[in-house]
Amino acid sequence: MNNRTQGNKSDESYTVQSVERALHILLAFETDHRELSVGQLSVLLGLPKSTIHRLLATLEQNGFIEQVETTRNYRLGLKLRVLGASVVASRTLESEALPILQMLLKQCGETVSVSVLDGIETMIVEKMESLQSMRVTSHIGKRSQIHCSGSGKVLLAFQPSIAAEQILAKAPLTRYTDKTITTAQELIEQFPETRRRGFATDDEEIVEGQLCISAPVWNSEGKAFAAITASGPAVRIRGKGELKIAADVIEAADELSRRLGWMGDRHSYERGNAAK
Amino acid sequence: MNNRTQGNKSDESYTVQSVERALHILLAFETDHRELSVGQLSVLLGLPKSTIHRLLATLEQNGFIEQVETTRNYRLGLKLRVLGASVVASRTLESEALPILQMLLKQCGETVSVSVLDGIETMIVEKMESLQSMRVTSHIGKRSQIHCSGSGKVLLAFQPSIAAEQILAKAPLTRYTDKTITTAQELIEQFPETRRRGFATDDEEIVEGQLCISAPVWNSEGKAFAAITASGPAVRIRGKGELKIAADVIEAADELSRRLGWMGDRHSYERGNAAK
DNA sequence: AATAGCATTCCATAATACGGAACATAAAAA
DNA sequence: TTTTTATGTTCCGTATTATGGAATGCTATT
Repeated sequence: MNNRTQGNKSDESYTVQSVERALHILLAFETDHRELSVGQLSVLLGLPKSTIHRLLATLEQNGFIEQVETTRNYRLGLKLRVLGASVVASRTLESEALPILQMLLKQCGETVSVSVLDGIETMIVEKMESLQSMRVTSHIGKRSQIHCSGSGKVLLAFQPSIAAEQILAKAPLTRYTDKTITTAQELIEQFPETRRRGFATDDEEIVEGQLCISAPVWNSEGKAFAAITASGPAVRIRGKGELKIAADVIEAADELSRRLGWMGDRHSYERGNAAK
Repeated sequence: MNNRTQGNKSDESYTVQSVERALHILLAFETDHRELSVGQLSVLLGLPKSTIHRLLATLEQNGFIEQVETTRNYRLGLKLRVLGASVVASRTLESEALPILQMLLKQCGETVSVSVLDGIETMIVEKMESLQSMRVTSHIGKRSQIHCSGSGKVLLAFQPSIAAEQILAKAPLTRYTDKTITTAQELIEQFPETRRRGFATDDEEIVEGQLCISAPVWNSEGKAFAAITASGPAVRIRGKGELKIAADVIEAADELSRRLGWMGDRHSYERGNAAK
């Protein structure tokens, strides 16, 4: 009945039945997070009530489940809240960034990096370089100005507008190319569009012929606190399709965010601000 | 070996061994939340490596644990983050308040209630009345002014100071007794002391001879969004010891907060503000 | 008082989890 | 490089342990 498919890496047979069942009980509360009775769980998992009850007792003794006095139903226990917080505490941008950059580099073939906002500049905290001979090079610790880099523009666009304006007021809006945007007004005008698209570009605004695409990374509280950027020769990126690469960068940023404990979706920023 | 003590209500023998072990693995990450190896877990739980490994595989397949590629160690998985959020989502002030009030009433013997801030007033959302003939009566939906009620004063003291001042500016500081505080200045001066003690009182400020003691209830994000109050005749409360009852009220408020997903401690408010 | 719908407990059975030992793999030492 | 060591992973025969049907208790409803 339970024959294993050999050579299969994700071996689905190497599990402990009772533990598997106990975990499925917990997961039953995930979708539909209200109280559930022994009987409901019994139907849901297709197991006899006695089995469900025994597993619930074990989960309850360890704080993973608790019984509601009044209804005699069960619900998720506080231990899960604590462990959920531990998940967030144990993950940092540094610990999660590299595998994501690896994936993104494989997808887009350009130099990719993760930066954070630091004062009135952004700073690269992790990077992986393109393998192509013509490429953008970079290094950890490299700083970029906020008005002309993809990372700076996307991070500003997703800050509370007061904070963004305060930062912009202090930043010297140096001109590097004829495409550099040098007025706060014009930068601010682009924010809504950046938020709508979910990414910002540095379209030859620092170096002629160099195009960068940046998307925000969210922490567990929903704040945009970092950015992922793909940087390359403008001609090559336009050849592959700017929007295609932007989609890849956004996907990587979202995945990194999720691994850091973010539980929103791409539109939660605007909803969060509309709610307040 | 595993003989059950009969008639024992918290029956420690009615559990599933393998599930118990799997949960202990998860709990091992709680205290010491870093990565752990199979070997470390084996020592920690006193179980053979093969057993640990089998349980880890089961936990991993369900997203409760994940293996870190680079180190081959294990750490808590993202499913726990999701379930932790479900815990918070499934609990409301209304669902948790009553059992806490029951406990508190039993301890202090006075009328107890839970209120929330609503505009420039507080409103009772749940209550239990003292069983004594001389008692304070109350009802769900009852509103109190913010400058003279324990709930109002404690909630203001634990709001961000800008918000507190804005509310106070709108509130009419009506005089009810000669003890009523009728200037914003004087109220604001008491805030630091209220925060230090962790409770506020209405010491005959609305009705002569009536004393109320209120402590803040924290939500999962650490915001004081509700208050628990014990109200009774001033003479009786002073007889029992105002500080003793205050300690009971604070304990009840903290327990309610924890059941709503709060993970701070009594001093986290001040630290949180100092940090920013 | 009777009934229905639950959660809870019991217990004989064999299915399932167990753990020692072998194996694989990767890192450290010679 | 080769050897050693440490650690993660898999195997497999055994009997411990989980299983689920049936019996029991408990509440709430009729």
